[in-house]
Amino acid sequence: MSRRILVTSALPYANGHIHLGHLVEYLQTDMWVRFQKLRGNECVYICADDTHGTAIMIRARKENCDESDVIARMRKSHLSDFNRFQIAFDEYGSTNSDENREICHDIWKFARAANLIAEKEVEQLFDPIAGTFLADRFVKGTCPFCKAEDQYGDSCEKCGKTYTPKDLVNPHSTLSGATPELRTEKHLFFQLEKLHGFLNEWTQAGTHLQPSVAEYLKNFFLNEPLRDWDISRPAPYFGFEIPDFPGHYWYVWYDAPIGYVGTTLAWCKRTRQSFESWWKNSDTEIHHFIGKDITYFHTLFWPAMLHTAQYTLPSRVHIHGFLTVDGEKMSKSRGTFVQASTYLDHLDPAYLRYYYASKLGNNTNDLDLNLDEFVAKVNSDLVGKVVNLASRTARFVQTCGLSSTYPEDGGLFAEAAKDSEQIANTMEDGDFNRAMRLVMTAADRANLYIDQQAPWTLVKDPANAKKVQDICTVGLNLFRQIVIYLAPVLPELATKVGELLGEPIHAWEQAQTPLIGTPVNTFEHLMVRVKKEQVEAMIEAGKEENVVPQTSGTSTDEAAKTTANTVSEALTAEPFVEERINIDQFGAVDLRVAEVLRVEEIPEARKLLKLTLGFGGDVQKTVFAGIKAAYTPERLTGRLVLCVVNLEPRKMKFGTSEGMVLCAGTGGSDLFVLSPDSGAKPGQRIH
RNA sequence: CGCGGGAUGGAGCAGUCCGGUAGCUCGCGAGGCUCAUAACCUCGAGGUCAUAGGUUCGAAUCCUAUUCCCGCAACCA
Repeated sequence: MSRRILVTSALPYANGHIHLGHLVEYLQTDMWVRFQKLRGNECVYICADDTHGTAIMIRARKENCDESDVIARMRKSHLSDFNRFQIAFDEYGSTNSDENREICHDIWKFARAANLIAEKEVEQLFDPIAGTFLADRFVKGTCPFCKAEDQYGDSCEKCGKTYTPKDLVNPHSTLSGATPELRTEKHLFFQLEKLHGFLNEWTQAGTHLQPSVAEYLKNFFLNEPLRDWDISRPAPYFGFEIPDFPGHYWYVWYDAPIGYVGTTLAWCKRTRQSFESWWKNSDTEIHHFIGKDITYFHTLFWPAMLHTAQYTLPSRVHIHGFLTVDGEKMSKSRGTFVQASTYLDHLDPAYLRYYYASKLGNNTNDLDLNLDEFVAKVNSDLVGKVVNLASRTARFVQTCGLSSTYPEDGGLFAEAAKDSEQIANTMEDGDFNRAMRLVMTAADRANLYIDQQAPWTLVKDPANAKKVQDICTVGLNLFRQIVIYLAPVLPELATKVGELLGEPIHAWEQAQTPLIGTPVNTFEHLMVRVKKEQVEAMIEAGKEENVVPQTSGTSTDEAAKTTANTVSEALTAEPFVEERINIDQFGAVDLRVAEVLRVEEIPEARKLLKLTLGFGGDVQKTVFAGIKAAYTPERLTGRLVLCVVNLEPRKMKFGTSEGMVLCAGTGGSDLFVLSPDSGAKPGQRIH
């Protein structure tokens, strides 16, 4: 019985390029969709660019063009990346489309009718120069709690406290530098609490969500009244204007998930399908693939909106973790923040498709791209095991083709045919790692068979011709089964093998019947080994592509120059601060030469050393410096260092720190204490 | 006590729900083969399953406590 399945991936934002992290999601979804199609299900894969919001508006302004130009450019880039990674959408739309507007209006009608929309006044910071309201991340200022400077509008990176932008001391707009004004505006709110009962049931019952996700929602959101969701933004805003609230626009997160529906509508129009049969039909399964960061929107607001507007609810929301590279967060300065196009400049997309598949499970764990393992896995599994099967047999049957009846093989083909359902089940569940392991076990059996039969020995005697043909017929059929099972992951390999053996691979069931009596085309390498150097080259390129001129005054020539030497690394990690200060502000910082009198180790402290600094005479200060990893007490004692002496004293776990010792470096063990030239005296001020 | 995930031979992971001889891939050592892209096959070394208690005939698995890592905390997948 064929199922009707609609699948989506989260919509990439039209303000950035696709990178390896995004691909965890798109590749996983694509493999799942291809699997469903191979199984004979009616399956459609929907995605779109997410185009609305402040960020796009700001970018268009900066580049002095229209939002539609930004969107069009990014769309082209996204489509190219997806295409080259063999991610095959049935429809790739845009949230900025007529169809999406239509659905937004439709769902809105229901929300209004259900009396779920409330109007409230909201205080928000307004940039009078840029003429726009400021989202939290566009405001910076001094943390109201710990007085750390240059913190974002929502939380302090230094002390970790959260607050609202209007709490900031000395706030300024990152757009224009202007001091924001506090303005009051009307906003519309979606009263989610009114659907609390429905959401309790929907999230906790059935298999809509992975158990850990359901648990998370229960403990974190559903155990208290659900907050109202602010879904409007006053002009100027790039998005759809709210029909019954002129001058206000839907917040980007309202129309983004609706993009799934709007894009389906566009696809239905193009292919003359019935829209109702996809989004107003309980027989249709809807599967969303998303990252864990947007769980909240897809498991609470989105079902609430669909429920209200009487659309089909998702059958399942598949939530995955993030990508780490060599165990750490992707990092621009380390070069591990690799864009899709950079990867493709150096490596075959099949490698990444397989590698991700071999690591993906039905869980929200982060997936680690271990670069050494990547090389080892691709080479030993794909080249050494799978492709090698064809490589070591095809040549022997180049002229005679496959045997006309399927030979005795000791039950090997039947065994792999029987694996079909188990592999299919693991793929259905999204446990691609298990599926890959099962497939590799089948490849091991096939390699062992060829080893034992040793056709290369038999072939020396022409009397064994038939026997050799039979052995290779078995070998190639076992190989073909494996490639069928791998087809969702490696579509290009499946196509090539279809051509090699004269029959296209198009259905999962083909693994049940051996190919016999067909000619075998000239064998060519189906996949080449990956070299460590290629991966290294990609990482190097990743470092360079992220060196961008940080200040508008930097000419491209200068930027290019700095990429050539090591200075760029430091500058990439920490670009020049754009904001200028005047001489008075600099003068406010009291820098002094100090002598390190004593250094005490604090055994319990992980990072801190306790320094006692002398400024001449009896004047001393105690400073806790986070340099334990880089310096031993012996190396510091007696040295002259530079110290900020008028810094607000800071209470720390082991005492109060009364100043700060100046260091260069990125932290940890990469730290270098600064010293004055010889002749300087403790207590001297630095100008 | 904010929430969640994790800790298993050198590396990455499975096994944990439903206790019963500790498994896979890579790497390492020895041998075999020479058809194959330094590929393939066989054998071997290497783990007190984070720690401490408890339940049990029996615990990686169940219970309790502790330690350490990582992610998230509501417009970065």
